[in-house]
Amino acid sequence: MQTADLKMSEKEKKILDAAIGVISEKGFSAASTSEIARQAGVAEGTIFRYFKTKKDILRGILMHLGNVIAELLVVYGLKKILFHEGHEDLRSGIKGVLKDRMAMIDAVFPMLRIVITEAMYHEDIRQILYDKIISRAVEVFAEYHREMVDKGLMKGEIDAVVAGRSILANLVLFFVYRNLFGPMIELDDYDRELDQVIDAIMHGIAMPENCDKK
Amino acid sequence: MQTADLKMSEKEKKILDAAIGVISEKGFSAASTSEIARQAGVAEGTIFRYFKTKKDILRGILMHLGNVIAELLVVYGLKKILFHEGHEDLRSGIKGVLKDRMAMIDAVFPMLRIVITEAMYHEDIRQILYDKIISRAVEVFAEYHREMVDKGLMKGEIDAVVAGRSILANLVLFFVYRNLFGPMIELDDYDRELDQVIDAIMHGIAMPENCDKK
DNA sequence: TTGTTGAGTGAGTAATCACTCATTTTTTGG
DNA sequence: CCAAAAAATGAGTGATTACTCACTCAACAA
Repeated sequence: MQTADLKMSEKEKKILDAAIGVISEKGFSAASTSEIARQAGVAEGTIFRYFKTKKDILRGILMHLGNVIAELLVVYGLKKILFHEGHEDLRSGIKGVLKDRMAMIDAVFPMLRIVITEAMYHEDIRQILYDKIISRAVEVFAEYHREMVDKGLMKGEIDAVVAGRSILANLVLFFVYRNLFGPMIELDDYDRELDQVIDAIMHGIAMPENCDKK
Repeated sequence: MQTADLKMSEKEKKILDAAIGVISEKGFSAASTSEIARQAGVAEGTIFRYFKTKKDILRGILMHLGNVIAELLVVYGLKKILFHEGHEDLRSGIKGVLKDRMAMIDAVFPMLRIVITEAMYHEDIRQILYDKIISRAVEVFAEYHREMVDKGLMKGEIDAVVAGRSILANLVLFFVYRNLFGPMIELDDYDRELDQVIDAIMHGIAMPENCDKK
């Protein structure tokens, strides 16, 4: 995963990339500016020309994730997959999203890990995360949800937020289970498990009680 | 949330409680042993009589969560609620679990935050987490799942792991959304939203396509 | 009383931290 | 080609870190 913001010098990119690598490995507090500098191939002083404080590096990573990735991950990606790729029915739409998002998460995992960790501890980071990514994602999904409800493919009684969260939630835990706890579990076949996850998202884990609408 | 393991001196308990508080506030690396000592009301040297290194304090917290809380949180609680409290039908069973677990998560959130954060970065912590808590939770839920499938209340096609994960996933994101991002969102009515979450878990977010079994 | 023990202490230690700044190197404009 | 400006450097700074250890002192036994 490369950083590639527009107004950014070569050195700044190198520093940010190195920072993402080091911080994602050891956590923000345990990552030292000296190691980031070494990893980036610059002097320690150079870091502080581009980022006034260490915390500003973190903000830089957040902004980067917000600006570049969110655009790719949320707006462009979701819209394209949900609306324009010939997935008319809900199931293949969701399956497309999940598979695509799964690969995405893999690619941006270092950055995500940093942001998620820091968001758990600092309200200001949470606020940026919400403004830059979550609110936009909710917006896009709400549009999709409205459309699906109109088509009679999704339940109107369940709000967009809850529905979207259900998809995200299952996706995240699926990822965590496989990628973080994978080594200590004998894993099921990937596609089979993903199909079950989609079933759970779409139709739930309970037996359908009856067929007449309540 | 008090620590209360059996073989533990008064001082050790105080240190562990203080450590949970401080580490949960600032994260493991940013938490200093000097502050933990101050918070516990002991000398800094005393800490190292009970815990050889700072990382041993973390292990102490993990063990504490594993031994004392996991029993309460997962095994005892789940079994009681799922099997013995007159919730014969699936819906009220799940609702009971969710509400109960929600309050629990609130209570042990400081400890959970520490463990989750460190588990994201360290395989050894993840291994302990899996052995002490996750594997046990999976075991208990699998038993419940089998019973529910036999009764015709839960789908047999969806594995216990996927089903359990779906419940946990929705629960976790519901909690995160409300407790971490709550301040920056105008929140829906709690019970109404919880009902929707349960609906999503039980019957999914898609419209049921047809009524004949495939 | 005297001697022994061990929990508890807190000043001390070397290492490391984020950050600064005087200096050097590179780039730029005429 | 040169001087001015900008960028990059890395030794240096005070603060802080996890951890040590010589010590205190209350409790108990002889």
